[in-house]
Order: sequence, then C-alpha cells, then structure tokens
Amino acid sequence: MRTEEENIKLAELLYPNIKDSREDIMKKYPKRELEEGAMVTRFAPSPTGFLHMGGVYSSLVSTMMAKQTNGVSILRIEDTDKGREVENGISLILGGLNGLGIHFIEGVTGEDTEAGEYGPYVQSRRLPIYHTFIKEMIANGYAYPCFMTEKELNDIRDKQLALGVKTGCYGDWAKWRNASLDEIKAMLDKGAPYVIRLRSTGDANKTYDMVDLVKGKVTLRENDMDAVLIKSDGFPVYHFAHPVDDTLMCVTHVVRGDEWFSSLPLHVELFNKLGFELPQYCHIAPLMKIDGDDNSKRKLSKRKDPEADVQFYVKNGYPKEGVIEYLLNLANSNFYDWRKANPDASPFDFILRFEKFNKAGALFDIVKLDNACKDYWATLSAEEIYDRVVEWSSTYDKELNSLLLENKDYCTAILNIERTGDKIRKDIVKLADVKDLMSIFFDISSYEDISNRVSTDMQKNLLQEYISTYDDSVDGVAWFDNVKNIATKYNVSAGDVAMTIRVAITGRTKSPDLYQVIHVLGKEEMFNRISLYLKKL
RNA sequence: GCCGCUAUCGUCUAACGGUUAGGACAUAGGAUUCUCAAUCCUACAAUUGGAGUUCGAUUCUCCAUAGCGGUACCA
Repeated sequence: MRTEEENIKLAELLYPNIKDSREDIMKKYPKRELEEGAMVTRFAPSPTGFLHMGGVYSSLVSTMMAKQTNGVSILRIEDTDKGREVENGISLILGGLNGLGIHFIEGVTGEDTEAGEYGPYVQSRRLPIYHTFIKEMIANGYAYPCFMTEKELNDIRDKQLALGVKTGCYGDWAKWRNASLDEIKAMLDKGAPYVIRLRSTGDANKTYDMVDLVKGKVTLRENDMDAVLIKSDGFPVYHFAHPVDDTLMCVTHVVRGDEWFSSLPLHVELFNKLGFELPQYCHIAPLMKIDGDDNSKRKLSKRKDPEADVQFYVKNGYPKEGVIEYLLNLANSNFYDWRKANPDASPFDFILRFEKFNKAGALFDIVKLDNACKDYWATLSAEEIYDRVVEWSSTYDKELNSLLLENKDYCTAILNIERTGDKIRKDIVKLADVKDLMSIFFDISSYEDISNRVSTDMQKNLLQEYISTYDDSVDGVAWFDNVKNIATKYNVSAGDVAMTIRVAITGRTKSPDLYQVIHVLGKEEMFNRISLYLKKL
C-alpha cells in the first residue's frame, strides 16, 4: 500500500510535464447559460469510415432533443483508437449526417475545423486535458500504472474461467494496484510498457438505484473492475474520455446505444472519483436485424447488411425525409398519429419523448422504410423531383444526369405522369429507381411477347385501326372510348387493345397510365414506335 | 462461464388491474368495367411458459425459457 506522499510522487513521475491543475482546466469550460430544461446532448462517433444507421438514429435523437429544448447539440469525434481510424473519416460522418438533414449546433464541422467554445472537439487534440485529470487521480490514489502483459492477462482470464468466477482485472487479481513505489520505479526504469488503471473501491455485492430516462428505474451493481483508463500509447479509452469530455462540455443528457449500459457502473464510479456531477443517461435500444442463417435477432451489422451503412441510402438516393420519418416512427410510435394530424409539418418538428422509446431492440424493417419513402415522393411535384434527381445523379449517376439536363422539359413531363389530381402514382422509393422509369421514353431495348394473349395478326389489325382512328385532341375518356370501340369491332376485350398499344409503344406489359404516356411521347413519336413494332411483328 | 437488460400479430407497436386486446407495415381476397403502381374495402394474425397476489392480470411479484447486450490497451 502506497502512502499519500508516494502517490503524489508517482503522479509526478508519470506526468512530469503536466503543470495544470483541474481548476486551470475547469476555468476554460464555464457553465453554459441556458434556459431551464435546455438539454445539452452530444453524438460521439469514431472516424472508422463507416456511419452506422444506429449512429444516425442516436444522432437524430440527440439533435432533436437539444433543438426542442433550446439546448445545444455537439458533434465530437472519438479518435482515440488509432488502429481503426480511417482517412477522411470525419468527412464521411459529416457527409452522411448532413445528407440526412441532421445538423449539430456545436463541434466538429470538417476534417480540421470546428465551431464552439468548448473544444477541441476531436479527442486526439485533448490529450493534455485527459492527462491532467488522470494525474490528479493517481495523486489521489484512485488510479495506478499496471505493467501486466497480454500473456499475464490471458492467464488470469483462463484461471477465472476455470474457477467459474467473473473475468477481468479486479480485487486480488489486479496485481499492480498496491505495488510499492520502488517496484513501479524499477519497471519504469526498464522501460516496460504500462497502462493506467482505475483503482476501484466498489463492491460488486452492493447495488444502488438510478434512473435512466429510457429504461426507467434501474438497479446497478457497483463496479469493482480496475478498468484501463489510459492506454499504453497515452490515449484515453472511451470510459475515461466520456466523464471528462461530457463534464467539461457541460453535457446534460447522454444519449447513446444500449450497448453502453453495462459499463454504466464504471462510469458512475469515475464521475464520483473525478468529483463530477452525473449527467442524465438515455440508453436507446439498438437497431436489430433478423439473421437469414438461423432466423435469430441480431444487431444490424455493418459487415453483413448493406442497409446498415448510411452510404447505402445516400448512394441509392433515398429521400432524407423518408429515412427520418421511419427512424422517428421507430423511436416514438406515436409519430404515426402525429403525422396523420400534421401531414405537412416537418418531421423535425415532432416532439420526441424519452419515456416513449422502446426498451428492447427493434428490427430494422427496410420494407417499411421503403413505404415511408414512397409516401414522401408522392408529396412532391414533378419539378421538385426533377431537381432532386438532378442533384443526386450529379454524383451518383452521371449518365442519367446529362440525360436529365439535356431534356429538362421532357423529363419533367415524364415525372409528372399521374402526379396531379387525386390519384398520385407511388412507384419511386429511391432516386435510383427513376432511371428505369424513364428508360422507356428514350429507348426500347426489347419487347415483351403477348402473342399468347393477342395473336400477331390481331395485333396488326388492332394497331392499324388505332392509327387510323386516333384523334390527338380528345381527352382521356374519349381516347379510351375509342379503344373500346376498336375492341368491339374486332371482338376482343378493351384490355387486349390497350395491352397491344402498350407493348407497341413501351415494349412492356406494365406501364403508367397509357393516355398520359402517349401525350408525353407526342403523336409523332407514338406513330413511329407503332410502325417500328408492326415491322418487327 | 459470469453480469445485466428485455419479452403483445410475420414486423413496428397501443391498451389508469376490468377492451370483442387497437393501429400501422407486410401477406391474401375483392372493388376501381386497360396493365402496373396507388387508393378503398375485407380477411388473416399476438399477450413465451409456470406459479403467486387479486373478485378480476397483457399489466404487479417470483421462477423458468428465449432474445439481446456486456464481459478489450474497440467505441
């Protein structure tokens, strides 16, 4: 057991260059002046080159909660694991978030830029801050250097497993927690690598209650793990960065995935030992996915599920409004009722409530998301959709982009088919669908065969009759009356006549409203197509 | 193995301890006298199991089971 003086010496020995005290640091991060009830939230992703939908979900909740209470939302980058970091990781995160309309008030705004007075907002730029607090903890006897090797750690783990007890570095298993100053000095002189561990004073047999805003009242077991706080490369682990950063940045509500819930007791102990006030915790359930292999539920996985990656939505041109609607629906199921009552409101105006969140993991249902997206596109005009496709295709489909730009009026007319009146067409889920939808208006690559429904000879008769009776000036009802007349004359169904015309001018057995298609194409183009088809028959 | 969280139709969910357990998505059928999409109507479909408390339990308690999470010098 080391004495108080020895601990102070130890702290000085380990961090001789840290001269600031905690007060020096705290002064730079004054309490925020916000109105009563304002929430300060944060989203803290790692720049691993991949923004998970679960992250989008929690960032959406964080930003909306802050906005609804006139608080502050912060985007902080947790880049303390140098092994997993990826180049342009920050831009990827920002791109994905902004692409979905999620914006933070404060924090990182680019690879090397940030906004706000409580920075830096990238953890690798905050090392002296972490070191100041860890130095103080060592001096107080709350933390210590541990020289255990990977092999030693594995060995005790094997022993613990064999004994059927809890694994990890705690109690008597933590061999360096009470080492003498001389023993430590000897190791340091040898240049042995070390980590800084918490010197836990918790008792795992004791429990206490606290409130999680999503889960309600929860009973926690005290932490007794001597968790690693500072890695051998000098970077903090998440567990240590969390209390330090969130306290200095005056975060009031920690919204994070449920996978963190298990480490809450450790965080509580750290807040206490650091003399910090505990924030409110909101552990939201993860997004799940049915695994095809064995039908079991599992976390939406970035390796197995393309829809786990935000890039999937961006690349395919999913509307941000649809994705947001779906996510909000998942967050608070009363969103649906609100949407019915407020059909024109922005989804960001919906009031989220922590107590309405689901406690268990929800299956991420891409079919339902598609449905929300279809509904959204149906609310737009042809011009609005045209603008959105142009914007999207400029990066994701250059060929479609130039087609759109060269034929603006024509393309808008195509997009306007069945988009007016009270029967709105819903066949667009994502902008990537638009290409296929437009293709028939530019080029027919092949014809579907309907000869088993209408014989080739009959098709010729019907089309000739159609050409000779066609009147460009009549409305849809009169146009179809004519189709019916042709049907009667040749003793076939009106459907057969319509189908024949459809295949002749679109090549397909399925198409939008024929009358409207014809008028977008124009009389001349229609006749050209029909004669081309007649030749092929 | 150890620790924790959770449990209602296929999926997301609603239901002061008293409801014919409701809605949405999906699926199936029908209507819209041209296909597809949409829309409207109808149908299908659930309280994990077992004890207990209670006049009465989806709701409260306990046990079991299952799913998920954690058990890292990852977040």
